[in-house]
Amino acid sequence: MGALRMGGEEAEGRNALARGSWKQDPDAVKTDILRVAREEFATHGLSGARIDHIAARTRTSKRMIYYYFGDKDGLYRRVLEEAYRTVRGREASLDLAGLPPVEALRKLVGHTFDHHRDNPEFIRLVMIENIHHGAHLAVSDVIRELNSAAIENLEDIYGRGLEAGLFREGLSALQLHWQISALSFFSVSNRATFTLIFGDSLYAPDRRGDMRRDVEEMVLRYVMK
Amino acid sequence: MGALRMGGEEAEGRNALARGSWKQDPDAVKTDILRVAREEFATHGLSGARIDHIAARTRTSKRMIYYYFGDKDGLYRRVLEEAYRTVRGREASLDLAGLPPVEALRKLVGHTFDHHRDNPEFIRLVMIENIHHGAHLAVSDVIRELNSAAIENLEDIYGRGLEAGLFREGLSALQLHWQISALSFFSVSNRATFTLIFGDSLYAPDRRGDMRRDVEEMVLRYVMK
DNA sequence: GTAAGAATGTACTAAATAGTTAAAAGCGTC
DNA sequence: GACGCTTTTAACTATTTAGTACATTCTTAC
Repeated sequence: MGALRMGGEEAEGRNALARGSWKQDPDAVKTDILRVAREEFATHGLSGARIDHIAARTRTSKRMIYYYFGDKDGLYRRVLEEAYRTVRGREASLDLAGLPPVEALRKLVGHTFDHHRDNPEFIRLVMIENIHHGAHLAVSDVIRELNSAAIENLEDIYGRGLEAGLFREGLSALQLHWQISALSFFSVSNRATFTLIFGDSLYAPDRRGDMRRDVEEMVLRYVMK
Repeated sequence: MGALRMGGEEAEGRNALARGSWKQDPDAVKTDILRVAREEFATHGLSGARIDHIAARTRTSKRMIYYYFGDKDGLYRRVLEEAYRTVRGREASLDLAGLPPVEALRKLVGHTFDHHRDNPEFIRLVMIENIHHGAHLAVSDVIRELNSAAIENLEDIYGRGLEAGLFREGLSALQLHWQISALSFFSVSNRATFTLIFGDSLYAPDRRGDMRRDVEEMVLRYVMK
C-alpha cells in the first residue's frame, strides 16, 4: 500500500533517490534546502513561510529539514547567516585604496546602491529580521565579523579625504555608512508602497542610473567642503 | 480546572457585558478591536498575528472581529488604512508657507524625522506591508489621497527656493520626498539589525538630536547651491 | 408592547502546520 | 559480510488557528 508514484518535476528529482537505489550527498541536500528556504522566507516572512512548501520544492523531504536544521527557527537562522556571509564576501571584492578619496567614495556609494538593488532577497530577509527585532541575528555569531569591511573602507577614504583637505571635519565613518545604507536600502525595501502611492516614475527601468547618481551626489555633497 | 477568574482590567471590562445585561456600543467595540489589532499586527506581522490573541486582549469577543471586519485580511486592511489616515492628519498640521525656503525645508525634514521616530508602530506596519508587496494597500482607496500633503508642501518650498536663487535647478519634489523619507524611515526600520551589528552609539538617547540634525543637513546641502 | 433587525456570547469545526516515529537503505570498517 | 553510524522514506500526531453555527440579548420604529 502507500502511493509510490509522484507527479511531474518532483518525480524526476526523487527518482534519483528512489527506494532501493540512492546516493548520499549531504552537502548537496543541505544546499538545496537552504536555497529553497531562502526563497520561501524572503517571500513570505518567518511566520508566513511553510515548512511543507519548502519540503515540496526541495528534492528531498521534510524529515531532512528537521534532520539537518532542527526546527523552523534553526533553518531560518541558517538562511539568514548564509545570506549575510554571502554579502560580506561580495563587499570585500571592491578595491578602493588606489583611488583618490572623492572617486573612491563615489564608487563605494554606487556599489552599495547597486548591490542592494541587485539583491532584493537579501534586503527582504533583513527587513523580516527587523520586524522580529533582530532576535535571530542576536544569537548568531556571524554578525560580529561584518562591521569590518564597509566601515574600514569608509574610514580609510574619509581619512584620506580629510588629509587632502577635500572633506569637512567632524563626520564619522559609521554615520556615513548609516546614511549610505539608508538611501540604498530604502530604495529596495519601500519600493512597493512608494510606487503605489506616488507612481513608478522614480522606479522606471531607465531611471535606475539617475537614482544611483542622486544618491552618490547626496553623500558627496554632504561630505565635501 | 476551569479557572473562572480573570486578571484586573479584563474582568472589569467583561463584567460590564456579562450575561443578562450589556449595552450596545458598536463604535467603541470597533475602535477597541482596531487598537488591539494594530498592536498585534505591528508586533508580529500579518502572518504572525493571531486573531485569538487580539480577541483575548479586547474587551469583546472573537465573534465581533469577524462580525465587523469579515476576516483577518479585512481587519489588517482596516488597521493599515487607519494608520495611514492618522498620519495624514498629523502631516497637515505643519505650517510652512510663512517661513523662508531654507528654514521651511529644514523644519519639514526635522518634522518628518521626528514623526517617524515617534511612531515606530506605523513604520512597522509599512515595513510589513512592503514585505507583502503592498498587496493590501493596492486594494485600498485611502492611499491616493495621501500624496498631496507632503509633496505639495515640498513643491511650494522648492519653488520658492528656486525663485530666491537659493536652491539649485533640476531637482523634483518627489525625489526630495523620497530622500527625506529614506533617511527618516531607515532610522526606525533598521534600528534592530544596525544596532546589533554596529553597536548603539548612533542610537544613544542623547544622540537623537544629532541624527536629526545630520539628516536635515544632508538634505539642505543636497538642495542648496 | 411587539416585531424586526442589530449586536453579542458560547461552543464548535475543519484545515493547516510544526514536528515525530519507526524502519530501512547506503556507507565505511574490520 | 556483518556491524554500527549516517542518511533517507513514508506515514502519523498533537496542536494551533481561522472561521462558523446558532442561540440570545439589546435597540428602535411602529
